[in-house]
Amino acid sequence: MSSKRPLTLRDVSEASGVSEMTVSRVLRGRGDVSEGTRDKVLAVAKQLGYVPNKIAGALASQRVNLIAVIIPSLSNMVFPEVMTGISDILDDTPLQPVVGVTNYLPGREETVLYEMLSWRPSGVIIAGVEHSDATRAMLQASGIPIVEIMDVDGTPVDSMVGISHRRAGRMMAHAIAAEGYKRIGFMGTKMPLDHRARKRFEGFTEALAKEGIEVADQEFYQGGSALAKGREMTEAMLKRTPDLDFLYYSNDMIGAGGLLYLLEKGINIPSEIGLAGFNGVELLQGLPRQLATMDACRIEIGRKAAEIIARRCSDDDDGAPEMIELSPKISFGDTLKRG
Amino acid sequence: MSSKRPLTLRDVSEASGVSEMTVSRVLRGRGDVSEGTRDKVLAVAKQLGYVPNKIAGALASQRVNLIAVIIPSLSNMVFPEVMTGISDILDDTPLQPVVGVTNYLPGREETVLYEMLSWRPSGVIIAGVEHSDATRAMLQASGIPIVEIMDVDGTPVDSMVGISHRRAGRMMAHAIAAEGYKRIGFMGTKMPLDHRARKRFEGFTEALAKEGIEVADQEFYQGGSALAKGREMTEAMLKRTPDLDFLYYSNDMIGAGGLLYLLEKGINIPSEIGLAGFNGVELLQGLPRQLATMDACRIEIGRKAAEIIARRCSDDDDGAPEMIELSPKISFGDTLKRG
DNA sequence: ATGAAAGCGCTAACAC
DNA sequence: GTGTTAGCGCTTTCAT
Repeated sequence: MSSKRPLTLRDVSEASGVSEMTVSRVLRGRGDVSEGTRDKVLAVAKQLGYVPNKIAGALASQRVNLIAVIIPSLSNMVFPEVMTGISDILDDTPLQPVVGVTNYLPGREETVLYEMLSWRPSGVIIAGVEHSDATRAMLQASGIPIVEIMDVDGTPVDSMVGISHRRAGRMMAHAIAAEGYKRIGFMGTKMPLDHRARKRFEGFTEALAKEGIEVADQEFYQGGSALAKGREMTEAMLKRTPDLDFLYYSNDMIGAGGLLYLLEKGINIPSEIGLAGFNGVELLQGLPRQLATMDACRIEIGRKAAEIIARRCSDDDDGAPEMIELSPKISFGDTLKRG
Repeated sequence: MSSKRPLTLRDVSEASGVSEMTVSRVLRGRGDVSEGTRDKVLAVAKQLGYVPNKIAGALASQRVNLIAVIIPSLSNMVFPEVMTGISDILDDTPLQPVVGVTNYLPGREETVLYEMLSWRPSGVIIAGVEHSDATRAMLQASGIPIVEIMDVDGTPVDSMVGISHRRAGRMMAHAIAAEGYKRIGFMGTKMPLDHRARKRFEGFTEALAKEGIEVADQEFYQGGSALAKGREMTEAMLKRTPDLDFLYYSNDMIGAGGLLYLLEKGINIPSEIGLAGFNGVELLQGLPRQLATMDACRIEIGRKAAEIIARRCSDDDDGAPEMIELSPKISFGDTLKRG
């Protein structure tokens, strides 16, 4: 049943009495092959259950239609969404995404990239713009198109698609200050792990400072269920600093946890306390109140990145790097006063 | 900066004055190489920025240390968790997982598998036991170890690791009936898309029938935000069938939506209405009440599957297929009466 | 429209 | 310890 040796082109060639070369042409739909031989070859290949060996094909043709996609995590719903955008576009090309996960560790990013490059992909899409020197060197030396995604606050190796998280933080700060909130608390992930969250925080505090406001309290977490963490941190923070009138969360999950907690406590939102998160995750739709948030343009980032890669991998390419900054929009929901 | 032609072993060989073969040995840490040449080669390779070509290596050695992992989706948190289990184990081996996503479409499953097999992976881990004939044929003919995961209600091609969803449905039915609930509503995904949800439902209704209970109302959804859907469906169902005293959801996300809705309405849980979901997702930890649920053993399934694959890929393998049925446990939480 | 020869970059197997 | 020789299974190129 399960033959030990996988079938080769040669097997199909012999079984059909057609040269390997012609079989190869048929199977790839290349060049002129008479209808007759075509059908015969196809029939034999199918009957035998032949599966082409891409290893050999890739080596011979020096072409590998794989795009390495390197992301920090799959558990954060942000990245599956980016993948969706990438697949949307690549599905119409011969290119295929292959995912590598770094767990936010620069060391793993390095190994994962090295591993992927050793398969000689046609391009790389990689999250973030901060990488170790070794990683940057490898990207640079690879000679293939690179697109750094999610974040545009930095200098790309090649192309770049994302939003400015610093600006996103500033925008939210302005929206909050404009509504007259003054005593502001911040909750988020431990910074060294997440550059984009850090930049949002920096932009946020910086813009508040210009309005003469300082973040009154802040807390950072790591690991665990984000929803539960949001609940716990919110409780702890309000116990510590009861006069806060706004809570800014670095992601929607902890924001949702905080929202649920405050609703239970019967606290009036947004008049007593306003809330905002970040990401625009689908989850929020089912919450009792719509959390104010900002869309990080995740699917669009995936699409644009894939489009750049597809163009750069095509024959007629000018080879020019592209830089695309998308604009996140605030949605006020029910947790941020308006007007 | 970005040289057009990638470096080859030969380049390293020439630059270091050592034969290609010895360079190859050094880079793979194989055979005896004198300390001196070792260091020299390593230095040169690093300095040049050489990245080995696995395509060529794989073709020559007839060995590809890739494990194809084929799953329906990345958006359903279940699968990233299975991936975590798989990575946990494979990280200690030379094997690497490569993910393919089918979007629950048998047709895509077929293409994805074909594509992956064409890279001649060392093994396949694939979700579910229902596959098209073509898919089964390919798996069979591949001659490599196959592990079907998540579900044990069916006949595997080779090895199998999972839980019995039918039994899981029955267990929940018994737990519910034991507490005296009688008017039971069911909400879940549209069945043809999700065999495991279907089996749980079948086991559930079957076990209830034995207790003389019939499902009083049911509704199925497709697409959209699960949390929001749970909310909407719950509202609609209670409007339609107000005397229900228990709601069984085919996943925790819609269950959570229902829970939030009922809490808002001020309905007493679990005395007025009991609730249960399925999966034991981390998200639930942050909810105001703990939803009753069942752990689907996702990480453990990933681990066990990877262990089987690792063993089967090792030299000393008896080649015997393994079948492992894990036992999901009910957690009653706060939404299912007890005793 | 089809075939023959050469070789992609590496490693297994065997010398030395 | 190190080098040499043959391929791995395809595709490219050029001939017919």
